[in-house]
Amino acid sequence: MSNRLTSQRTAIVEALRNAPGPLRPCEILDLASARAPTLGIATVYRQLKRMLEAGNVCTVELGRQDVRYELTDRGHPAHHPHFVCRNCGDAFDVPRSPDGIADLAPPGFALEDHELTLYGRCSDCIKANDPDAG
Amino acid sequence: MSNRLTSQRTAIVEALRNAPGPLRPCEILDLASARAPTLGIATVYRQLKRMLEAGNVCTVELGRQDVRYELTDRGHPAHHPHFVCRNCGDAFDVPRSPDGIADLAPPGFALEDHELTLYGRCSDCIKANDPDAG
DNA sequence: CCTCAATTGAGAAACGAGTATCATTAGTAT
DNA sequence: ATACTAATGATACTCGTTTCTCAATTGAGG
Repeated sequence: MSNRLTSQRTAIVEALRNAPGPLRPCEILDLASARAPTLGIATVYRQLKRMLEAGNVCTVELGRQDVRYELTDRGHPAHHPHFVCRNCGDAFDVPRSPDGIADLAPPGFALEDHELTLYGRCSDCIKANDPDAG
Repeated sequence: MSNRLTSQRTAIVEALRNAPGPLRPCEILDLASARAPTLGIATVYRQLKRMLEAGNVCTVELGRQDVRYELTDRGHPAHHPHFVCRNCGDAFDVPRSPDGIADLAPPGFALEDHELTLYGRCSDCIKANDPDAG
């Protein structure tokens, strides 16, 4: 009854699966619209909410009003770093975090989790030397 | 002519100086109101904007609709990590980042900067075992 | 002290992410 | 194939953050 296999859901999952890193809801809408042309933003949010509750996706908060989503089953540890290109804005997965993070918490503080974001330029933007390549 | 030394500006700077980490605009308003009782939120935003342009403060983006500000001259490297308490929500400075971050960028990518945020419980919340100590 | 422009405070307005509404569409079980 | 109900799409709405407006205030220099 719940979680029917709709073409919209498939399109959203495929968009996330084919991405090099976490996507914004509006990016998901753009990418998934190729497979599901009638897709609307409300459905993107609804599916993401369901997938979050089911544990199929997780959120990556990269800044003010910049929450992105990625599939949890991507072969990376739960809270791996991300690289954000300052030129095109795309986010890319980075496989693992450096050692020593556990030692950084101040004395008496309990570390539960961490988020590491790298900023710079992705290889495509560097190659193109283009102020708007992706 | 520009950047007059007003009591409001002084109160805002003092609030930032006495904080253990970056503050939200509304937190700055609360803290600085002790020194400048008539202070309004618009003035907080205006002063932060001026201080940003002057390079006196920098932003720390900790998530969706959670931008905090801290003085740049605090004895820490420019982009040191922060510890965010999941219980009280306060943010604390962490002196330095672990080694090896420069090696994490994917091949062909140019690393310019990074942001590392630790999540857990601050010592006050742990001591109090209180669901809302700060 | 006086002048003048920068600054302020209160509230309105803009803004953007996310949610709710509701008639319509379309999976799924039988 | 049919019926039932979850899911969808368009859009209005919510809600917190940030900016704008404008009259009143207040530093700073003369």
